[in-house]
Amino acid sequence: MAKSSKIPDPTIERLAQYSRPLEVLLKNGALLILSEKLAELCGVSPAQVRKDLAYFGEFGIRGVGYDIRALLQEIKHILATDREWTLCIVGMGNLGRALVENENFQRRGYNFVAVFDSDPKKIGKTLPCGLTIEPANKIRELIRKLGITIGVISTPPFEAQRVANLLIDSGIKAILNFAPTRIRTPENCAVENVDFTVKFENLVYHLGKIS
Amino acid sequence: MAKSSKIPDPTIERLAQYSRPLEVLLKNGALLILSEKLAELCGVSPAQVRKDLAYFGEFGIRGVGYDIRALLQEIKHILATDREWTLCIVGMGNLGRALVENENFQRRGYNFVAVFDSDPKKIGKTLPCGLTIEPANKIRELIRKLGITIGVISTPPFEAQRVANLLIDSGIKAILNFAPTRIRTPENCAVENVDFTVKFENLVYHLGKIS
DNA sequence: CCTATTATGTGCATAAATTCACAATAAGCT
DNA sequence: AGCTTATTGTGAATTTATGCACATAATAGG
Repeated sequence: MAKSSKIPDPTIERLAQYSRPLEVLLKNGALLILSEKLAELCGVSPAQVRKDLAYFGEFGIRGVGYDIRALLQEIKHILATDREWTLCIVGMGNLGRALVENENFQRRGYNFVAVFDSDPKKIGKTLPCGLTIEPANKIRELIRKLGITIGVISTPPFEAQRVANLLIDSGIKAILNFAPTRIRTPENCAVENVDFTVKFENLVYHLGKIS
Repeated sequence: MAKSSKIPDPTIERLAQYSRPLEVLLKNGALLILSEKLAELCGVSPAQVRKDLAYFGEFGIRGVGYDIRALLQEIKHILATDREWTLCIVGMGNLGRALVENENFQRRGYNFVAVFDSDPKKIGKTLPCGLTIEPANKIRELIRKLGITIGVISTPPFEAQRVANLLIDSGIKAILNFAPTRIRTPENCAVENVDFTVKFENLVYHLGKIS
């Protein structure tokens, strides 16, 4: 069974990546997959795939491969993506709106149930998805009432930490931050920072070395 | 001077992160920063900051710290973000539009000069930023004519690889992919994949361990 | 001009992550 | 049943990345 030793962080990241092609394969009716094939689809080594999975149990059949449906289910269970999660988002700029309307989230069980902004011109407007933009001073109340556990921040950078504090104070246990600034959270609140511009700079660094 | 040994990938990623608080500090009129302070602002160790910088030269003054303006300039030069870059984006859904309008990019010298989509209903429309949505069959022509070096993909996942091939074929040397699928590129074309849903799954994994 | 103080730069030790290489085991075939 | 083939699961070796601890160098103050 599952080993209780500490799981490397990169392993968790990769598990999520493995699930993408597996979903496609399952939909296409494939039944089996080899570590070698999955590795190739995800750009990692076959040994890496096997080791990542082995942290959590023995999901394969030696000499045969992995049952796609069963493997996907195991991964979803490990990642806890086999449940529904309720989220809110703060900051209804272009990015915030794009995130709320993005169907990839709904499809994976991430349900936005409240959206906030502090701009009076935006408050009260109803979005195509059906949600109405609420004022920031209702954050606390709605998080509690709707049992929201995950918060998304898509405000300008200078407001991000303040919003984060408010979310944490209201009982949020995980934050996804799209503002291009690092935010701090206490031990009991997980945070992931997604900074596009950093990705650009990675690219440009490699470009710069060539041209 | 700069050491020619191989630079760790995480170092490049962190250099970009260092530049964020440095820009803010510079704007606020601060002159000096210690590795300890910068480390704290970025959530890494002071030794890490010094080592990262030391890969490229000696930018600090012993006993004193780092001159913020000079350091920022050095980092930008290393990352090649001290030049202007021209980009195009393919896939004008909600996310694509949010990216094009995002002022963080313009401000950092990433200039979108062409946007594409294959949906006839979208083609020909002009966006608030002034660009007109072009049909996919003009990708090759416009990339060459405008000297575009970086391509952004924000199409649905099943189209992403096809679009990538088209971009590569037209001479693009770097791709930022927002579609939740891995795309492949040849050696001479760098690629960064940004998959939000993977980040969600990281968060949820940690949440799942608690509740 | 010398000494005390401070914070960088770096060789070395440690820790983390990846890959290798092979034992273990399941299935198919005779 | 026994033998062959194929692919997983995993301990050990390797590679990569991080942290430590101190030598180095710059400044300030007497």
